[in-house]
Amino acid sequence: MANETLTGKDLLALGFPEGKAIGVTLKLLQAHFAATPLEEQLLLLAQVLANPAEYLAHPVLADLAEALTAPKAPGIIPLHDAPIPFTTYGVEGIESGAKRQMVTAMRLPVAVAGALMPDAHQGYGLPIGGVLATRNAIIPYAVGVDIGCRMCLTLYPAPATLITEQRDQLKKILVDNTRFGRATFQKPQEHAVIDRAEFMEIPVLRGLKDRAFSQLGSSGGGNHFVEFGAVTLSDAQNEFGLPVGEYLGILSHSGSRGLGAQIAGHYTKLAMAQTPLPQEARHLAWLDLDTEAGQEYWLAMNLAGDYASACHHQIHARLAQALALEPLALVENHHNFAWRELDAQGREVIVHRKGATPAGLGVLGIIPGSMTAPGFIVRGRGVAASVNSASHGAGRQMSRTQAQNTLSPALVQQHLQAAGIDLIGSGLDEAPMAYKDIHQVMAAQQELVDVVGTFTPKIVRMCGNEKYLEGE
DNA sequence: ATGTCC
Repeated sequence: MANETLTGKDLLALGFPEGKAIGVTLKLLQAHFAATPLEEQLLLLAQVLANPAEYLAHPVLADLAEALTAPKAPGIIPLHDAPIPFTTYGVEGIESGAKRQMVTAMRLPVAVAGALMPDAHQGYGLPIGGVLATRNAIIPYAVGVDIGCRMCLTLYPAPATLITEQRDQLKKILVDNTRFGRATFQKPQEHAVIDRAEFMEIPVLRGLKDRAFSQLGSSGGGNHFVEFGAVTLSDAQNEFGLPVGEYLGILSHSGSRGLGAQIAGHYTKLAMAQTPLPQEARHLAWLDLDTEAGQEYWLAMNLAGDYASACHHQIHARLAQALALEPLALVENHHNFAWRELDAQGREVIVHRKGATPAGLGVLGIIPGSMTAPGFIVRGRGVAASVNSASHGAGRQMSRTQAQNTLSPALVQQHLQAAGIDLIGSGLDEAPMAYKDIHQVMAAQQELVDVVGTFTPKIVRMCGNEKYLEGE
């Protein structure tokens, strides 16, 4: 009978450091211990881990012992031994990889505070759903690859029943006035953000301006969407001065397209060269804000954020014009970004939110659910333990691969039909059942935000074949 | 997330 094999995860659980030792061990186990019972393998590995120096001359285990005892390469900036304590919300629903990444982030010498949101999952460097405050340091991969990925919601002076009454017209309006992924508008609308001086003043941005213009007003791929839905305002004291009740709404989720991705890649490379870190923390490399590179990234990041905002505004403006309606209210927020904020002691810190909604006292934001579950208009309660943050959505419960392998178009179609949702585009990896229950996620963070209202999707457009889920 | 590999 074939022996079970240990995985990298098992080794991490045993206390192995991330990095070379794990790869060495997996190879070694396969070559020499394939027939050894698991318990014996674990016992042996624990012994080597406890006293690697004793195995440096061992005929089989020497490579592992060496990997475990190798002195840190010169110039590598050491992490603190103990992480700064941080609060995790909804800890029972969060995968171990995300927690481990957050612990590593809290060992950075520049870290001063942090928190993990209930929709967290593993990413590059900081987990998605990670919040990290630093002292005078900006970490490109703690902002994320899609700089300024954000939400925008507009409310209209029309009943939400308009959607069921004019479904086909609204579907056409959505298809005609949005572009996703590679598709862009033939004639983008002008916007002041394209004339910003940073495009000329920062060398790396010069080459990014033309494509930024060509992608203006478009949406991204993956989990990005534009949808018509029903807004239910439930808080009579809402900031919009609107009566409680139902409204027609448009909700969009998108980021800074190629512009932000290029900026993120460029400055992450610079950061990794300037602040080399141990293997498990290498993607958390930072730029000192007093350096030229740090200043440049800060300006470029803010430009990408404004660009992402401009794209959302154009999306909503096109749709509003097609509807021949003026919006009554607009709510928007970045959820991949960094801000200068004051900590509880009144000191200035750099707060990175990578898949986290700003939730300072009185700050409005949007936390989307899924295609078949409501999203929430929220008002932050300014809880210090969360570093003034909340989740940026429900979070995945299935990986993209897992969703592709276990779901079928027919199953998703059935689910959408039961919920009364029209879907244009998308792929199986974005199916609603690939996401956690938003109500559980909201319950895990009820102390962080108050609910002002909800947004229930009705007609959803995402990147992909327009005919998908229409009987093809 | 991303002219989905400079």
